Amino acid sequence: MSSAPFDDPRLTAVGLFIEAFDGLTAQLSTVHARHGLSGKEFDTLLRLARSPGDQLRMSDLAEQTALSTSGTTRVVDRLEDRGLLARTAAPGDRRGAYALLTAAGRQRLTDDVPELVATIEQCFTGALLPDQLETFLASLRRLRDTVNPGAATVPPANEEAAAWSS
Amino acid sequence: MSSAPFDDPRLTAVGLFIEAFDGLTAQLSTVHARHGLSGKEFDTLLRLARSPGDQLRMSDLAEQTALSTSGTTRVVDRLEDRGLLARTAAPGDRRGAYALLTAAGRQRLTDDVPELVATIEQCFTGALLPDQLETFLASLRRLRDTVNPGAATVPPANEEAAAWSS
DNA sequence: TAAGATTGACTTTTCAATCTTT
DNA sequence: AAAGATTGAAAAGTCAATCTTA
Repeated sequence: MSSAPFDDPRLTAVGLFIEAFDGLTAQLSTVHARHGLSGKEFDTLLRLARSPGDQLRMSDLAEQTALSTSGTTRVVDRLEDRGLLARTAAPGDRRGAYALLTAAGRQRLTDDVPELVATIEQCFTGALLPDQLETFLASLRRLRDTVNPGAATVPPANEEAAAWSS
Repeated sequence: MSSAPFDDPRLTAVGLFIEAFDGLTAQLSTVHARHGLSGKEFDTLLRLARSPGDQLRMSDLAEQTALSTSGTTRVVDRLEDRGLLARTAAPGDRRGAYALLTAAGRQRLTDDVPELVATIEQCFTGALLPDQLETFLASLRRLRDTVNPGAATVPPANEEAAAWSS
């Protein structure tokens, strides 16, 4: 006999989101583990690889990886110790530091990515029909924009809400 | 000049999933924090409230919360110290232990849930149109079932895959 | 004084080892 | 020996305080 407020479908919806996400990241972690990386470490290296000059300022890296600035310092410490990235000085501002992907770091990504993409295809993108996937990604984009502090304001989902907020 | 394999759309899809999820859980965490709970602690208490007799075996709790068994021991330790749940002996098997929701634990949920549901509505369920939401949840269910080790086998997403696996 | 980054202390989680009961 | 749970040691992350440069 569970009481009503604890069975609210919106709680169940969040629970589903969590289960799907945790399950996916658990699968992806096993791939990263084979290459000696955690998910955050991989994400850090990938962000660098996708940035101009293979580098990113520490504070930008923190924002992109959803880590605190001190958390970023620590991830970068570990990766620098292993030679997968290097710290360089920011030109024109001696306070700043950049993290720069090394050749070894790029190689690590090159080794990891093919297996990772195959796993993503199995567990995620290939588990939905192409149309379903596009719709799903569109909803994710909307949620991300709704939920991210810095994001531009997102228009309401329906006319009622539009009327209220006008 | 970013190289092709690192721009694979499947990597981007996962990145989007991560950003949306991290953003949502960050919002929900601020609600829980107002009630002195973490997300995992809330989840633990809610699972108990939704279980017959307001209790669950430690190992079942571990599975439901996606924590290791030792992680579960520790969360239950903290919540027991605060009087929000109690450990009880498993009848007929002296190895086992149950976690049982206390009145104080139930009250804590009762205080937290209304604010939480309001936030979920703002950031998640209310940010999508009803149809979009239903479709989104259906995809999440499919992903969860695909990705969860124990889940029943999920049929392939399309005919090609069906032909290959037959 | 503020911005950018790091450090110290602490919390939360996991892994491997252990203890008890079956 | 295996199942259920806990414990010690260590990893990874956060917050608040600090250091350096602007």
